[in-house]
Amino acid sequence: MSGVKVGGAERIDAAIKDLRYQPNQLARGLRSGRHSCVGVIVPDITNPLFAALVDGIESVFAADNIRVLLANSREDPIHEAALVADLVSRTDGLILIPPVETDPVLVQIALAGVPVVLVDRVLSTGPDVDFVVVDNRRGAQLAAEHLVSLGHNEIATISGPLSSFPGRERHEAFLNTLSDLGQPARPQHVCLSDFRVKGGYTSMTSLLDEQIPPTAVFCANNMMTMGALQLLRERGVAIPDEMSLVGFDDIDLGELLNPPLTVVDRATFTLGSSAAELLRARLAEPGRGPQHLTLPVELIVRGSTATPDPKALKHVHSSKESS
Amino acid sequence: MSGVKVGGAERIDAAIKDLRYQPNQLARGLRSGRHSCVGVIVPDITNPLFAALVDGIESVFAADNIRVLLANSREDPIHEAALVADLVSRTDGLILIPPVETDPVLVQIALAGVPVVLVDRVLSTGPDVDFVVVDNRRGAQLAAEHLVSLGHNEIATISGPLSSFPGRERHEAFLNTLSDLGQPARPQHVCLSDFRVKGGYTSMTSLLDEQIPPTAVFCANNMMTMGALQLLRERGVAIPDEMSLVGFDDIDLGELLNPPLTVVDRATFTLGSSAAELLRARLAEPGRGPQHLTLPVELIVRGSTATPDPKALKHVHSSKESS
DNA sequence: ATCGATTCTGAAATCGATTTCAGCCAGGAC
DNA sequence: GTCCTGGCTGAAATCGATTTCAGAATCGAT
Repeated sequence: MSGVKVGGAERIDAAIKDLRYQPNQLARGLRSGRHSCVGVIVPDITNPLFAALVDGIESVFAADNIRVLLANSREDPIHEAALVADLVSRTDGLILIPPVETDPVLVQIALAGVPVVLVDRVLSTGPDVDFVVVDNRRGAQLAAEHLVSLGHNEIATISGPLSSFPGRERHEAFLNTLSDLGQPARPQHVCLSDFRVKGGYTSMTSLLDEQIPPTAVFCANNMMTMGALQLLRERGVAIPDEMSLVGFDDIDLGELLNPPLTVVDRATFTLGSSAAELLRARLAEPGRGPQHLTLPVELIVRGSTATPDPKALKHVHSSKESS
Repeated sequence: MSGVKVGGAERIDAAIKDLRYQPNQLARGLRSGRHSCVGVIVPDITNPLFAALVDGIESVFAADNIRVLLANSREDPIHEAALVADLVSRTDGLILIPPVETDPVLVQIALAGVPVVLVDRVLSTGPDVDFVVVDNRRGAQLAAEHLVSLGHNEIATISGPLSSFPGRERHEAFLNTLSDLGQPARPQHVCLSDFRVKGGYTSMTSLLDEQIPPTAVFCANNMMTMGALQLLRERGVAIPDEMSLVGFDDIDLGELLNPPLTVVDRATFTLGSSAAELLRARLAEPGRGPQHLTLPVELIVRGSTATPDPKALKHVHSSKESS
């Protein structure tokens, strides 16, 4: 312990510093099987919702000194498969939002025992894995009840793809609630779209061009709401006078829009942090039973919904006929 | 070639399919040194600007079948260093937006010959590397000229940190242009902030509380613009009647806001794709000289800027005194 | 049939760390 | 003084692929 004999450890530390030695994480990971790193795959990096979700995930792992590697599947199952294959080798576990409900690659890696947590969307087949979702049905129900209670009886929906879990849940719950309240939607007022801005835009176009345009529309996600808003602005349709709008998922600046947007909101950051906690727990105890979380939603009533105005409605009709 | 003797290759392919064999990307990368994968580090995943940028990057590498791994440095140089160390081992090259201008880790890896492309921000020290930036000075100049030409003579700026390249460039160019046009900004009207929503919010607060509040404000990035907008909305300040606002970087839905926002815009997607092209070229030819790109900006005049209204100005004063 | 050239095959080296293991040495107990 | 235990050290095995290489097999041409 005296100064005469310098310990090996100190000399190594000094050498590391001197030579600016950076261990190769690949070799380290290959041998030890541990990476101090988790992977996250989102379907659309430009959707602010997923950015907030990732933020929530990072907040958890930052404390553990675990790095988060993010990848974008661009809603493409093929590309996602390549990313999963990559990340499985490089990380200790995965958090992901699968682009499709039947994902053979995911089934396979889940079966192989790779720690996986699903967020927002779940798989319809395959083994039972951890997941965190929100109460999509409740959110759609709140939106429908709100519109009906305002007195609307021509209510439309721009739904997401029925092949996705949230798309189907919101779609069904919205239409069912409408029916239960005695205001079933006309078939022409049911648009099946794709959760994208352009999809919301074109769906709203076709709704406005209907013989009987709706007085209120439910947009099943934030991107489609933005597309719908854009078209309404272009056409000069007044919100909420001529058209009421409820979105699912809040939008950045949603309250600064004219009018501020009525939306079904959910704690996106918490969605991410919950998923991260689930993965962390599974990493610590791989054998535990799968956990399922359903987070609550709430309706935030702002200015984009109102009682339908008969005069305004007529105006929509006349403008259609005069164009 | 006849059916009698089955070639080894086919048998291997069959076995791969049968056993669902997935090669370990780690081992592959370790041995071959090639990863078919590039890393991207952004300072703030929740900033839509960076999401669009990543989208541009992905559009380029998708064609090459090169995966893109994204990481979030959260503006933290320490965390960024860990991410860089990780990604250097795992990828063929890096595209990054450094959180600080003097980044010893970056200098080190650039020196070590790791292919690196900088975007939006550059390093003030270290070796010469590829980078893509926008014409920050020109953008700030356009904003200043626009406000002065409208007749404003109490013009303020909410600038980013001067320790960052775009923060300093925009700040200096804006103030210089103001001086050149004979309308130098009062010292109280120069706010140094942090490129974050909250920073814009508090800066706008202090500007409104000045004895002589400005009639026009330049916000040096999108996040601070959002914060400033939020405060103006809360205080009930009318835009552009009581306050003109020019932002740097467009905002999603910027044209749907009330009023639609006047901004200095840049081709964010192109910023990403250009960086990706630069990295791809360097990967193909590691020895080439460093390339520097400066992309143009343009002023989009929408509704948030107008000629100052003497009546409205007085109203701001009186409201301050009456509160 | 022989030669040369090309392809194919299986074994061994390699990437850069972690992990294991045998061998060595020091200290404490009997 | 001997034996056992514990820690330390350096060498070798390991992770799972790619890459290399020598030797065998195939093919065409003379």
